[in-house]
Parts: sequence; structure tokens; C-alpha cells
Amino acid sequence: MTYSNKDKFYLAVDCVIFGFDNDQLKLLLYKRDFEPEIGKWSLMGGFLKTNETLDEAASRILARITGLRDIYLEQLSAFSELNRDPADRVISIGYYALINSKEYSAEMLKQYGAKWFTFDEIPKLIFDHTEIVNRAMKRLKRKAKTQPIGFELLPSQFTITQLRNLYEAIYQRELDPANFRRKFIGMKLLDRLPIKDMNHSRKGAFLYAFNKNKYEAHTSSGFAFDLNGI
Amino acid sequence: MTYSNKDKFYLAVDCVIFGFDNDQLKLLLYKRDFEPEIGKWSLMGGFLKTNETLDEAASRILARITGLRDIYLEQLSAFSELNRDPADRVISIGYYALINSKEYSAEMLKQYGAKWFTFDEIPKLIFDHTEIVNRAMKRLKRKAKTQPIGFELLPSQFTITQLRNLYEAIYQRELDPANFRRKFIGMKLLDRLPIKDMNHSRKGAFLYAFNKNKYEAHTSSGFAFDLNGI
DNA sequence: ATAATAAATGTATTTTTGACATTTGTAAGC
DNA sequence: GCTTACAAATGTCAAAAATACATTTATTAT
Repeated sequence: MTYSNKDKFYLAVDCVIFGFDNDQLKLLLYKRDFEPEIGKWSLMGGFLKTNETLDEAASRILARITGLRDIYLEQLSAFSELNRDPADRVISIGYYALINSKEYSAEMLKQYGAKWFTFDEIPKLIFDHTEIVNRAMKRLKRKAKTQPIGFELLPSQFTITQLRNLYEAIYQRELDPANFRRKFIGMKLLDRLPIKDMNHSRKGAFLYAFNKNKYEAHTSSGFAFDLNGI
Repeated sequence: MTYSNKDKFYLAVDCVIFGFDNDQLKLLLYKRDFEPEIGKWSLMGGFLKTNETLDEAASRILARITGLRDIYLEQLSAFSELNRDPADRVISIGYYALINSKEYSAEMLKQYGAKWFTFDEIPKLIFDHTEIVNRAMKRLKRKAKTQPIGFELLPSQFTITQLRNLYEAIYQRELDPANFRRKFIGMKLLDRLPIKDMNHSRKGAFLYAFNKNKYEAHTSSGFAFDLNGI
């Protein structure tokens, strides 16, 4: 073959899976089910196969454990330290996924020993997975400011307060409720539904839905989703 | 071995090399010197070796052609489409480098058939290299707004006008000279040197140098390099 | 009818942006 | 040596955005 004098490598995909629940940002981890380090907490991972792209491998791995398809998934970075996996040289491509945590299959999670962790209770992870998680968190923070990816973590209908709680969890600081509301509604990307969520107040809070069409129509005319000042 | 039933892959590194010269942002390309597609314009690339990380491979490849070490280099993304290289399955990790184009070794470039191109004269490139270039350009635009990476493209001493020309080249739009100057000087990251560049005006323009120490001192106390509004 | 309370709107101050006008410092031409 | 030319540097001011609170609103439970 053309490149037969070149080295070949095992290629893995490791997924950082974010969820949002009870006003907290969470991470889905599972107990590794093969050697080495079997039984230790780990990101969801697997090896790339010859007949698939990295994106396809990441989707496959995610579907295997959560049962979910068509999830927001984005490549993070390649991790290639020589001894990151002590068993053999493996280059890993990190991914991160955003899922609406109400939708995943609970049985599937149980079957794979998977569990949601808040950020202050993340256990020690195998290999360089803690680093991958940190990189994913950094990326989420950055990306959430300039692209409407937060909605991936919420149910399709949500109150402005829920949306604010999500951003407060991502940025890890409090946001002024009045100013947040004004900023978001001013973007004209949300449709207000004629429904109120009466669970958290007497007055009730209107439910909103993210309108992807409006977003795309806006962006094509130079509009920028920008949450820098919230 | 532990993972012996898994597939292995060729791993390549391809570098998008940015330079800045004559107020223009440029790209360094070379004529590929091995089959397939030998003689066609291409990014600088090479295969990963077992004893090196991806960052090391990228540095090695860059040094081989430009003669430069210690260059600003950052990983972009992995490219894994099944037939991106028609000769064999190769997963490529894209990198981008920023170099002060006055420093590179001209002989080295000639030896490798390398050439600088402005963005409107980039030729057809092999494989998916055009896509890698586009991704790199997008990344540079984004990154330049929130991190002081622009300085990597300039000589160590520069005038505010030069700095503005650089940002105008990156953002591809004109910036108000007065406002740009104020914004940048207000950041307090530049040291004004007691030297004037007399080449472009009667009055002469003071030279400045980026002060990395000041930047790091600032950042640790919550300061953010932010060129969103220029 | 009233109290309680999160949701929603309002308001005032400060900061930042954006566009343009003015002054400054120097070399070259007379 | 005086004037001219001109980018560099500084100044000005209105509009927009961010920030910090204050107030009103809609509803249910008592």
C-alpha cells in the first residue's frame, strides 16, 4: 500500500455528556466494562471502526448507552499523550454531547452502570478523562455565549426562569432576572406559548420555545447570538 | 495485546500556516512531494509516528519546512471522512500556526517549493485541505477576539497602525483608527517604547511591544482580553 | 377580601460603542 | 526659518448597551 511504511494507531472516541436537571448541570459517567481499569468511572468511549467517521463513532457510542439518537454532539479535540492509556498507545478524540436529561432511557443507564454527577461530586476518572471533562466544560461555557446551544439541554418548552437557571449553572454565577429576560426576549428567537407553568409561582410563568427558523433567518442577515453581556 | 481485535489507522497532521505581510494575511502552501497527488498544492503535512504526540508531530513538520521552532501552534480538529484521502484511510488532525513572516527561512521554503498566498489567490488544494483552511480561518477570527494571539503574527515591535492593519486583515473590515487605538491602549497590555517608526509619516509612530507578563497578571484577576467591540 | 410571591415590567445610572472633528509632531520644499 | 503636508494621536459627543434596583402584575391559598 501507498503508506505501508507509516505507523498505525488505535483511535478511540470519548464522550463528555452534559445534562441539566434540578437547576444543576450534570455529567453522565459510567463504570468501564473492559480491561484495563474495568469497573472504574470513565467517560463513555469506544474504538473507531474502519467503516465509520469519528462523528459516526461518537453517535454510535452515545446511542449504545443512552438509547438516544440525534443528540447535539461536537468534536472537542484529540488527546495523544504517549502513555495516556497505559495498556497501549491510543489516540482519543474527545466529544461532548448535550442532552435533555428527561429523555434518556433510564433502563439503558442502569444496564451500563451509568450515573449522573454534579460537578462538585465527579469521582476520579481513568486516564486523562478529567482533562477531557475540563476541556469540555470550558468549551461549553464559551460556546453557550455565542450560539444557542443551551436549548439542547432544556425540554422543548421552558420558562425564562428555567433558561436563566441553565445559564447560571453554565457560567456558575448569578444573573439578574430582569436583565436576562430582557436580553433574551429582545433577541426574538423565542416564541411565547399560550401556556403557563403554575408549579413555581402563584402568577405562573409563560412557557417559551426556541424558534430555530427565526434564528437561522436572523443569522443569515448578519445577526449574532451574543450573550456576552448578561 | 489488550486491544488487538480493534482497528488501527494512519494518522496525519496537516498544518494551516498563517503569516502577515504587507498588510495582508497570507497562507503558506507547498507542492506535495509524495504520492498520491504529488506536485499538487497542499497544506504542510506528515504522518504521526509512534514515539511522538500530535503536537510534537505538528512542530516537527513545521520545522522541517520553515526551519522555525517555538511557533504558535494549535490543534483545530480531526478530519475523518472515509475517502478524504483516496489512496488509503487516513485520519488527519488539522493544526494552525501563526508565524511572523519575516522570520522564516526563505531557502527552506524554496527547497520545499513552498509559497505564500493571499486569501483571494489560494489554488485548488488536495483532499479536504480547503475545508481545513476554512476551519482555520474561522478559528483565527474567533480566537483573535478573545485572546492576544495576533501578536504572534507581528514582529516583536510594532505600531498601533500595524496592529490595526492586522486586525483589519483578520476581520476583513475596516476599523476606526481612533477607537481601535483607544481600546487597545486601554487594555494596558502594550508597552510604549521610546522609539518611533518614521517610515510611514512625518510625525512618526511610536513602537509598542506586547507585554505578556502584564497580560498574565491581568487574566489571573478576572480580566478578559475582549475585542468584541472594535 | 387579603396576603403572599414569583413573574414581568419599569427606571435611572453608568459604561461602552461608533462616528467624526481637532490637534500634534516631524520632514521636505520653498 | 517658515510653511506645507500628513499620518499619528487625542478629543468630543450622541447613541446604545449594560447594570442595578424599584415597581407592578397575576394568580392562589387563606
